[in-house]
Amino acid sequence: MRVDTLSRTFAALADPTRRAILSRLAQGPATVTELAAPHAMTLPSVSRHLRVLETAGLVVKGREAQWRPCTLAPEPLVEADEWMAPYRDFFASRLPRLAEVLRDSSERNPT
Amino acid sequence: MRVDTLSRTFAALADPTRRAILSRLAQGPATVTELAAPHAMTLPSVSRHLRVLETAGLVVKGREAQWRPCTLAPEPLVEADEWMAPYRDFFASRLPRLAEVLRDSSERNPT
DNA sequence: CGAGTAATTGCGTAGTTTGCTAACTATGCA
DNA sequence: TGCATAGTTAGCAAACTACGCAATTACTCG
Repeated sequence: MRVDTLSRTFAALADPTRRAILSRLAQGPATVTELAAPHAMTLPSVSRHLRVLETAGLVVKGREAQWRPCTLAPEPLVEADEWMAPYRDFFASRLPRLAEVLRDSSERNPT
Repeated sequence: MRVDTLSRTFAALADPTRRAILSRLAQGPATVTELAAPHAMTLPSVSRHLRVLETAGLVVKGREAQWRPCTLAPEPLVEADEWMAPYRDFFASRLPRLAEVLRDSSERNPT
């Protein structure tokens, strides 16, 4: 079983349904049923996806009567973003050169 | 089986060994054996991790005699970064407010 | 209490991932 | 040709993942 936060975060993001849930939650809290609605999937399945997100710390579930309003939690995404930052710099410095290479090669071998 | 690029990218990132390989490659190309050295794992296992990274498009393997010099490939990480960007904005605008909420709640319910 | 809504849990199935060892391919060099 | 190095493939077991259906919990309201 994976223990470190970063691995759990990325694993949680490695699913289209879960990413869709997160982007929905970025617009505000929602209940499980609301989150499930757009997906061609049973409620239990969505509930489990939510549990993965919750375990990863990406979602926090509240309790209001029989509803569990879900909220987006920033920390793990911030951490993932921080992990990516050095690569962003890396690309920023190399991308112009890459563009140059692509331009040169397209001159020799036009698309 | 997952098909979309983003899912494959995040799945590839969801492993400490693979992330370590990427950060090593950010400093320049390396052979499979060189990449395997720091890890308490057999060479075949590392080779498989590399295949995951290659399938995700994060690593490109060359061919020089009996060596396969591996290079970091930017595109999938750029795409992952682009997926994250809106959340980055989201947090930037909400983090101060979140801090405020946390401060208020700690006044009512001190830790 | 009983009916209805919201959500989770149990269980079975199918497929994937990860690690190992052993065997194999490919290349270089004497 | 024969040996050493670099790396992959095959085969296996254990663990994990994703899904559906059925049952269960938790709560509201009449």
